[in-house]
Amino acid sequence: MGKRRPGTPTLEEVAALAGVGRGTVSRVINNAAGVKESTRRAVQRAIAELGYVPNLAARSLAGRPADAVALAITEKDWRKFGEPFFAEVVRAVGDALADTAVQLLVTLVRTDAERQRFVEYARGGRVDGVLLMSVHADDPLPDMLADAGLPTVLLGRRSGDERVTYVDADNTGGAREAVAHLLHGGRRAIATITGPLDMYVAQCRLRGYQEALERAGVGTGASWVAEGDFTETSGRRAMAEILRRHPAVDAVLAASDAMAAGALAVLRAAGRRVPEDVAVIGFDDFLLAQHAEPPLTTVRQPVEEIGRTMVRLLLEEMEQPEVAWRHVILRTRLVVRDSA
Amino acid sequence: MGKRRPGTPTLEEVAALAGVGRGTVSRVINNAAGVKESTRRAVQRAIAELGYVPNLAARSLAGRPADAVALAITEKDWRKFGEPFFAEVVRAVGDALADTAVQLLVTLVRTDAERQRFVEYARGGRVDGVLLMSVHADDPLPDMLADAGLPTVLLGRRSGDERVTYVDADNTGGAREAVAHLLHGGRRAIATITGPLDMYVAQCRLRGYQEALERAGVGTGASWVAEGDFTETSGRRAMAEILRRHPAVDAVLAASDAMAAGALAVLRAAGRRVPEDVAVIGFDDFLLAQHAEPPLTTVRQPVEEIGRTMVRLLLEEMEQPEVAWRHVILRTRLVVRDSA
DNA sequence: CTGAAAGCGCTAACAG
DNA sequence: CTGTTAGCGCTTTCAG
Repeated sequence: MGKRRPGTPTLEEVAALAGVGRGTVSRVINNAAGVKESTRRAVQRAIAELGYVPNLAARSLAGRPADAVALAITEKDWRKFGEPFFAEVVRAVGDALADTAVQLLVTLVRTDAERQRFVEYARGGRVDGVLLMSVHADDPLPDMLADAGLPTVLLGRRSGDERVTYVDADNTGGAREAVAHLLHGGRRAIATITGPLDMYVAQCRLRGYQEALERAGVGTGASWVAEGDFTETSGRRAMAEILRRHPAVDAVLAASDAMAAGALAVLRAAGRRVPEDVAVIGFDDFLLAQHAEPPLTTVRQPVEEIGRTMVRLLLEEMEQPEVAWRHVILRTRLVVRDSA
Repeated sequence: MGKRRPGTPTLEEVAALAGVGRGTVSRVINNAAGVKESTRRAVQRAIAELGYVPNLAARSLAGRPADAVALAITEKDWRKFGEPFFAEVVRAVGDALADTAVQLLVTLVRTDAERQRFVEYARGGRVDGVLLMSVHADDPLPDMLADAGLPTVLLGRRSGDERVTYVDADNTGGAREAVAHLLHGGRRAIATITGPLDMYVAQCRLRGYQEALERAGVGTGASWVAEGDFTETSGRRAMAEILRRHPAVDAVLAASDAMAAGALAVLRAAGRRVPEDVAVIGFDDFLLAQHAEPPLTTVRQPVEEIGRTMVRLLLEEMEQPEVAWRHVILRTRLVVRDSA
């Protein structure tokens, strides 16, 4: 038998106080049409007097949506949570849900145990849908959720033929455009600092870099590529390695803003002038803007639109369970700020 | 009448398949004692076969806890969410809950509408308790939750006589100790960059600064104090102002790590050597450590312990609804890294 | 327009 | 040890 938290009035008590039936109270709190204005008012007075708040468990048991969606951040290395991109996405998604009754719940999924717990939570019916970000290629979570029939939208994808609805930026195109810009500016010794290559987003940005060089007939090779993990520290390490291998490097494409910042610091410490001696292009510029670094050219991702689009797709799937997944790829924008 | 998401088996179907009663299945999934081993196995097989997952709404309606707690971040200015301290706290709380069945839900509460929505969510019975961080002095949320009988624990407090359970660091003592250290090192022209003074934590750190100077009989005044908002940008602005007012400043206590970083940058740009000419002390060192700045002396907050303690207090209040609130104030630690 | 009643899936007490 | 039963609070027909 269920026991109630004391002092939590029920719909039935409201009905009694207002002198109406339970159904009527239900109609009032759900803004259903077809209730006489005077009755509605009486009910509302009773609700206010008792400080009544609907029991959400009962409501969703009775078939109503949970009015909540989860944004799961699946990242073993939790340090990355502090990175501006994550915060920006959370903010963008929050904004997109601001005018709805849907509560956003951000959850961390770091370990297998947490993954398990989260799946039970989500499948248990406490959320109507799930947004996922920072998915690695081997993450089974999206499938677990989608297979359970839960509306699921990914930020980014795990591979070229993702079988779950996702929103992604045109990473290949963005990287290609950036490198084309460097080539156009006369640079020829162009290196790149990639993200973790078990993430598709990192593979795409690397591919864009390679394609641009190939198209221009400029040679490249593994020695011009250094792998990082999106963090500033890894950017420093990678930049140092590139400098060792190619002292004559004259441009660097970093797959993240933080890594660009790291590269910048190492180049300066090595006495290189940026962008005169070496041009640096990163993705986004949260960090650099925050630190008031001199404005660098960047590949800007449409974060606002990513958030809005993810929410739109999720709400649509919640309305009408789609049979097919949908894929949206948003264009990036090269923001040129230095001509050197 | 409730409609089910298709393909979601119920406990009843499991019972039917296993050839037992519903009660028995319930016992098995709740690991209750008193079930014959063979029966248990049969039930588990049925569960696996059907891919059964308990409906959490039904479970909590039947009186079981929701097995979820919310960590609400009440901050109008969402940029701050990206700050390392927030991420660290989220991580610490997550760690403290890692071995439990309790799901952590991080929520943003930025506007009044979001506050309202969150209160309904929490009071609706979807969480067993609430952790709050980044509360400003005039935030009514803690009272709204506590009045509703929801176990609530604050990180920090809104004033000297907070009427809700909280965990705080000894901010006054930490600031006092830091300034005493500076005085001991021979500094006399000591300025401070405070946090937003509508937050008690900022007031305490300012008070500690003032107390230390008074005790030492060193004069001070409003012109040595500049208010920031914990962000790096505000730290820059504040430092510039202090330099203008007191070119001879020889030490600065910044109420946050980010502001210390900002102050550092401005001092260097002004040609000051740190710490030889001017000593800088901040609280924590997430940012500085991340950026591999030269090691500065810092006032370290016990983030891990803060998270652990908050979780412990919350779980205790969930077990046995306390009549009284409890207050825990954790000691900070001065980490001395430069002798200059 | 409104009241009554069935049912959502689960737990816990009570019989056996 | 296990089946049965009575709710938990709400939504939603279905009558009136």
